[in-house]
Amino acid sequence: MTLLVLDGNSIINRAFYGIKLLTNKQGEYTNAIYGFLNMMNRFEEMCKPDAVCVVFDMHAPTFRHKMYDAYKAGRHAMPDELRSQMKVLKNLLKLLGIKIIECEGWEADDILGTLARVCREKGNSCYLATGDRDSLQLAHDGVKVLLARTKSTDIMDEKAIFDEYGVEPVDLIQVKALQGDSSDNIPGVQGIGPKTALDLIAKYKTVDYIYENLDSLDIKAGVRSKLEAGRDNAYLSLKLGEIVTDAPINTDINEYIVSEGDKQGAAAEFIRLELFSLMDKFGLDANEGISASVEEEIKPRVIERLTCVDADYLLEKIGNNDAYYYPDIVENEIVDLYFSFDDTVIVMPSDTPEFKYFVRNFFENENCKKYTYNSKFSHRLACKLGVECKNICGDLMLGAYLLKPSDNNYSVEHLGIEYGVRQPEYKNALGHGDEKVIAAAMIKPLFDKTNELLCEANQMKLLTEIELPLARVLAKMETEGFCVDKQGIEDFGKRLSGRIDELVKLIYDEVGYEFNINSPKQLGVALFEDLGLPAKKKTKSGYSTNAEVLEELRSANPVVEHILEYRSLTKLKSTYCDGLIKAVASDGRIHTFFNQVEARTGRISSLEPNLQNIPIRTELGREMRRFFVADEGKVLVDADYSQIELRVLSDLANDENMINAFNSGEDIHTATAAQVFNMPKEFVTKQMRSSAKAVNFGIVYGIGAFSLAKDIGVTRKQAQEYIDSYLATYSGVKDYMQRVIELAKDKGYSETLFNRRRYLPELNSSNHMIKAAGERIARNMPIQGTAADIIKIAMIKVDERLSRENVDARLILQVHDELIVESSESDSQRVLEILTEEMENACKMKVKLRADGCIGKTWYDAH
DNA sequence: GGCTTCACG
DNA sequence: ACGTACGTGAAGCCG
Repeated sequence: MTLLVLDGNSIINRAFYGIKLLTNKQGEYTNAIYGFLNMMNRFEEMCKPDAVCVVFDMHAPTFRHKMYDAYKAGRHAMPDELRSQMKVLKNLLKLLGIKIIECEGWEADDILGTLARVCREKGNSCYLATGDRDSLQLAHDGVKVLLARTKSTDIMDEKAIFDEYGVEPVDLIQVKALQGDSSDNIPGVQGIGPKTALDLIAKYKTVDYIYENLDSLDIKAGVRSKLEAGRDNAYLSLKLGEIVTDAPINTDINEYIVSEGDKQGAAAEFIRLELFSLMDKFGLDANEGISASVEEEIKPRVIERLTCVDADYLLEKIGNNDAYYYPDIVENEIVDLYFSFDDTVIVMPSDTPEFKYFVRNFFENENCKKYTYNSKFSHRLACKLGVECKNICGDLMLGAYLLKPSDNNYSVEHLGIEYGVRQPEYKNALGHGDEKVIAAAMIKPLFDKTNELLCEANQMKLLTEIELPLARVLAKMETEGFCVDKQGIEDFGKRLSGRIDELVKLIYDEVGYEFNINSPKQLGVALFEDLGLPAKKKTKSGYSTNAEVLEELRSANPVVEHILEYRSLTKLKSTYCDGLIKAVASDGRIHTFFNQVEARTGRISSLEPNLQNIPIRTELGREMRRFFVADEGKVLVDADYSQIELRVLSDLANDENMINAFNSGEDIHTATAAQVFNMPKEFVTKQMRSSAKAVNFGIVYGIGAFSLAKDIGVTRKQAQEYIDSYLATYSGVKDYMQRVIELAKDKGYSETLFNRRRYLPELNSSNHMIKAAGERIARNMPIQGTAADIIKIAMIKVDERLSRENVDARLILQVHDELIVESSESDSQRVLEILTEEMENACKMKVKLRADGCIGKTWYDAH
């Protein structure tokens, strides 16, 4: 038999400090529970135990001489965020059928030791899972320690321990007697550290032997005198350091065989905690938990699946009623539509001849209100068929995103768990359920829940007036695509390759051998070991070799310059040349995909490929934009907002000073410099303007003096003076920044002008760093988010104007504060007017919005 | 799959 | 005492 014993306090501490704070909707912390159970799972996989138990200490750390890792690291009490999770975890373990051992007056270590001893005596094998190296002394025969490190878990047996320390596990007690352990209040011998202690024990085995033969042993005089002075402490430490093995606990291994537990209770608890991913791992069914936690609905709904064989029948059945449907998507295209009715789901397959006929009639029927999931795909299909998908009134995915923008799984299955909607019962002829049928049947009940919550949160307008119409605009943009000069990119790539080859040769030559320059690890060794350059920064896994570090070493060795150039060229080659060529469709255009539910601030993101990060900051990179072109006979009309985030800030903060600066058309950075440095703007130098610009940026991001100092190359003190002086100038901003954090703490979220929310449990963290990060997010989100809202509105209005005025022009790309329209040459002037006008009038605020536009044949020329 | 680096706003 | 600005996506390395 195999027994797995977990050192509960040690493992939950590792979990708590190793995983960022997580909460459920009620704000209960869950990260330690999540981490603990995942680790427990991993341990079970590693040792396949027949029985499992978890040992906890019984007292608060302040009463004990030894405790958790966190305590050892110098923290004093268990933070509340962790304390609250202890009870919940213990209860959950019980529900999972796992026994807990707590024993008044005995430490977890003692209980571990006792179980280890009994297993050894009875010939059972035993794994002790802990993050604490103290337990290593127990490894012996069938007893092994699973040592949980931050990255991995190591199995420590006698051999592994001997390899690492050079002594047998039990000898670690002797080592500790000499070395001591301040966190354990084990004094050890004053002046003897880990190195000396290990050496001594490796040679002489025991403290006894050392003291009995102290005079005759080959020991340095200094060490010998320390040993002499510390004799009593050494023997005292020997006693303190040995783990007891006779705690009064049940040592029958059969007692700890994992029982059935309370599956329903456990499932309900996982759902309450929103730890859905763990349910699978513990073999729990989501439905079990829901029926236990939501009392309503005792009988499962039963669904029948029908395949549509007559399009007219289905059209008639839908008629002008509200339609709820779920699209099945394969490779970014709708394949089948699943229509849900009371107790049937009717499937309209795309591979039947009537499909297009059906879709045209269904989509174009504006009397029929449509409720669906991921409506952008419906609009894409409509574009493809040259029709419009009219009267979409709900999109479950978009609604769920507004309710919980920090989530990263909006699948119907997850939403069902999240909002307590039970899956209906359904089996097809093959005997297994069809998740699309189930999803379709769940759409309506899910809408009932999410719509109610959206109304409560005052977010219905945001959904119906911004996100829903935007989905249609995005679908059109994706369908349209951006024309590229594929040949041009290929030629550019070849030019880059030529230079890259030269650089590789140079670098190998300068370093003295060949290696993989793309490997930060190998590069680090080459630079900082073989060439002996000074290593400035470290990362988790070695030397940092990023551009900032290399930049400082530029003058130290010519190879650095070559590596920097190599880096920038290979980036251009692989990400942009190779990457973009792969993405050119058969129509010669690149059709990016916009993700409307990713960014937690409300921005949209672009992927496969990402067209929102095409180079511009360096001249060579900017060349890429020459290959983004307008089709024959067309031009690109491009406009971008001027300082939209700062303008938004001045409005949100109602800062008269800043608003006036903007409204009088001044250059904001120069105006800021003039005010901060207290001089007429004619006297503002380039340097001063650039510093002011950095401060303006910093303010938007939630500035710290350290980072600002680094960014503009002044002392930290000086940076702090800039900030203080800035906040004195723009006192409205100062007040606002304080207010917005208070408000976010109060409500639990930060929000934009258009009621977009971002929940911020971090604000209640006891970890200063996490809390500070939360405060920066609280300050930044309303600014970045409101700007995102505004450009979304502009996109909808621009799209509408372009249709209404019947110009030959279409929106093709958005890059956060920039919109690109492809237009016929003849309409381009009118289009430019429309574009800038709609962008500037997207939102009435105290401050005027400004958009600068330009026309060109390529993106390079138009921006 | 996590980490590092680097491209953009 | 510790680490250091907000938001993204892609490529390549490595365990």
